[in-house]
Amino acid sequence: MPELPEVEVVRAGLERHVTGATITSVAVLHDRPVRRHPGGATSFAAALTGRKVVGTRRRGKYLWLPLDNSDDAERVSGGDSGQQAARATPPDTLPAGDALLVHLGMSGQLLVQPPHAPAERHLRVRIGLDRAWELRFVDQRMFGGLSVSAGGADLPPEIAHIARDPLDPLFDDTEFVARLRRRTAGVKRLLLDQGLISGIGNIYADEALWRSGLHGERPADRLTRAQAIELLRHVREVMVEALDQGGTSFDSLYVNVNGESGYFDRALHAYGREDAPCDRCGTAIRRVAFMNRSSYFCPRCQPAPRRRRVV
DNA sequence: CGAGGTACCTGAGAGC
DNA sequence: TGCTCTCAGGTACCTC
Repeated sequence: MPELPEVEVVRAGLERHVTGATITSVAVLHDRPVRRHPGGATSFAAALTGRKVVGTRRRGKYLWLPLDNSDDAERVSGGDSGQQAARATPPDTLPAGDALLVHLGMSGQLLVQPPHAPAERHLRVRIGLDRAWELRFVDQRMFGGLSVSAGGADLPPEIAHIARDPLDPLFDDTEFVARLRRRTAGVKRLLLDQGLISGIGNIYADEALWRSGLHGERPADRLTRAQAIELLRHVREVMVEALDQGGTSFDSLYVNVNGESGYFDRALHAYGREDAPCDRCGTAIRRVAFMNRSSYFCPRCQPAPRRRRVV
């Protein structure tokens, strides 16, 4: 389940192995992963073929590969008439470059493989490159997906609503703390709100809350400023630790997001530890249902909030 | 606008 | 053995 650190490890791997490569072929083996691309698989393949990958970018759990603006390639538009839109663009306003936008969802992987390597069980999209390897999108559950974003090189408009992530140098701590403390929802729900802060998933939310001694259902507007700042600090701490562990196992061509990333080896204090003793106080970790998933917490270190008084 | 709920999707594993 | 059920969860979309 890739969260920010895993996606960043993938981005770094792609930066090394894919930047500068030209896409020579695209094979979409399942429609669902390209469902967000207007025009579907055929349009997706046409929009990519012949384009050159000129970089790698990430915001939260999204990553995108800016493409060159080669005139040979079919220009992408927001709608279904790409060529007309391209010609309608005034010549003095060169459109921002397009980008291949990627979300790994729950089980997505981007692999760099030799073309002759056997197909993975859940191989969905193959992207041939003018290299000794190709890019593969493998995704069992297909919550993830790929699309070509028109003019999305700098920031794809499809993800304009996604907030900056806490490792972004332009992330505004003060603004985040203020916005968080204006909300009445439980603090875990808000950590998972990608429009408020991006990159955090269920696992890192639980870990950051455990480190902060905060229960996930604590209303955000009941946090002190100091508590909110401390929570943000712990979010960053958990992510950086994960990044440090994941970053070392990616020397090979194999760019992975599950297993080898060190993700599951990492010492987790709360997530997945139901009934195990809390590493701080020894109390049994509890699991409760939350938003169609699970929350893990120490009932002693992270006491449940009292019910808000009905006014 | 915010809060909170649900559909989407597949396969592993449990229980019978 | 084979069936059914539950669970994993990020995001878009829905209602209130």
